[in-house]
Amino acid sequence: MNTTAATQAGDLPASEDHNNCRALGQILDRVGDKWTIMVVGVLSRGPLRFNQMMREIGGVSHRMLTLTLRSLERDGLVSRTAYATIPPKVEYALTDAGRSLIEPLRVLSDWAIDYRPVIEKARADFDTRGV
Amino acid sequence: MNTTAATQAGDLPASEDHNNCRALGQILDRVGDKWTIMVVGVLSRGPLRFNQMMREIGGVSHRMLTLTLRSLERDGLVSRTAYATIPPKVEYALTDAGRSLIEPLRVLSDWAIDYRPVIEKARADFDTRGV
DNA sequence: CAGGATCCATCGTGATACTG
DNA sequence: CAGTATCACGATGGATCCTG
Repeated sequence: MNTTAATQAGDLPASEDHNNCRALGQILDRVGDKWTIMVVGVLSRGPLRFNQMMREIGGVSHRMLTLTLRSLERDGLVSRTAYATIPPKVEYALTDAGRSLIEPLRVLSDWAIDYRPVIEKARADFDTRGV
Repeated sequence: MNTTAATQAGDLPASEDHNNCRALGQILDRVGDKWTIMVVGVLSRGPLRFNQMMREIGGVSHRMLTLTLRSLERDGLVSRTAYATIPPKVEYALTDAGRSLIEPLRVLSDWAIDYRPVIEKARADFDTRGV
């Protein structure tokens, strides 16, 4: 992922479009991640505790959920609230910034739902032709 | 991925959402890829040849561009037109499906541009607190 | 010029075990 | 229950060389 600072610094001042593409690329590398989407998805319905989330999402490993949540927390998209009780209880919730991501994601979601059949057909066709 | 309880309460509350999340996750794994975004971005301005694209995007390796384009072609989002001339000439362009992706991507792009400062600040704060 | 094939370093990922 | 640390493996990306 490290595009190396060298690339960034010495790079040509292309069009503005390019900067946008870059920005989008970087942000989307975090936000467009599979588990990130899932997490935002389930949290959009309300706060959840760690293991609840793990069960809800399904298929995510303990480790990846931890990493994803930490990353989201770092980016200020998810808040983490720990209660020093026994047993410990930690609640995760979307922040305002996190909630603002729901809409764009829903747009993309709609697209995905609309075009999934199209894509799957194209894929099948392609593979058939390929054979 | 309904923000609020938009879906009927008594009706498969989680499963539907989950299928959508899954669908979105899968599609986005391809479409949300860094180079995919870049390619759609540059192609949104018009057809391009292979090496042109490589120069335009910048920082993408020969290999990754090939793989990305193949994947996009397979999914029916990009068309590939080869001219049997010498030297060979191959033009890539967005298909209708590919063009339909521009809008959703732009929405996300706008979000990324809006929130990049916020995210970067949150990140800095987080790191500072962490130290 | 387009792009396939190969080699190799790296990183993400899951499984497991351990602490508060 | 929540979270961290370690390890081992497979996937991924980059560089390079080669062909039509």
